[in-house]
Amino acid sequence: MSVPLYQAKAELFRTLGHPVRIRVLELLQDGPLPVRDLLAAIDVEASNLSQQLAVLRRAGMVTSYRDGPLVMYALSTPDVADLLAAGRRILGAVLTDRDALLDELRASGTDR
Amino acid sequence: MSVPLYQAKAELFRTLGHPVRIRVLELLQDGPLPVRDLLAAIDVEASNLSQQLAVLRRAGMVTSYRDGPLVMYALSTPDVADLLAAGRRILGAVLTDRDALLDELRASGTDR
DNA sequence: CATCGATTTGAAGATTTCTGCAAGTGCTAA
DNA sequence: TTAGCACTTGCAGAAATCTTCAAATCGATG
Repeated sequence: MSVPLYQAKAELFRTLGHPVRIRVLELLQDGPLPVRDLLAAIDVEASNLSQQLAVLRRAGMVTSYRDGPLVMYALSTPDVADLLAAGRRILGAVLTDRDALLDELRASGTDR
Repeated sequence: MSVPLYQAKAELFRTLGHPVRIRVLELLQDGPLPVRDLLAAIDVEASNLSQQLAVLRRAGMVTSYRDGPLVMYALSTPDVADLLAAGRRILGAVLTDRDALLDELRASGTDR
């Protein structure tokens, strides 16, 4: 199987591996937003947000265009929203498993 | 909204952001496998594979158990397979968009 | 008990990613 | 054309991640 394929998949996921980038994508699920609004919602420095937007742009997950004085961002494909949804599901599954394990550990005595 | 939630989501995706880890998860989709087999399939050093398996374990995406002389690994939840599938879909969407863009660029003349 | 195959752990150096600051570009309005 | 938002870019230092080597563990076997 093609090695670069795994590389591409890994890069895709790595692109999502940052809290600010995740937030941006979630905010864009409901439609395009100007940087100004993202900035107001996320609590990060403007230059930092811009860097993260550049990462998302390079990965092809968002597109941007200028609207008068504002720069607007939008998801490049609605599939991105699906991926986020899948992520939420897994997170739920993994966290419950983990909690279940924790409970089990607690129940089996304090030591060993 | 809770800040740690975005953190958790980002960590989940970051866990997938490595070619070896992606391959491991894909190989485990069809059922548990011993490290020995993963090693034969992936072409990476044993200690490196072990490090990556540890990352997946800490993230709660796989579980392991010993079977005689071998250590077996398995997906901790089938939801993981869904996430990989979603990733494949997006990758397809993003790459076609990108190719379409490339084609467009090519069609519009060799220079700018 | 000494060893061997299978796997994990620890640690260090190399590489990548993150963050914030200073400076720069693009538009709009006075 | 000067001024002022709205963003982006270039960087440098800090922090996190990767990769590999050497050493340690765990079972099974001679």
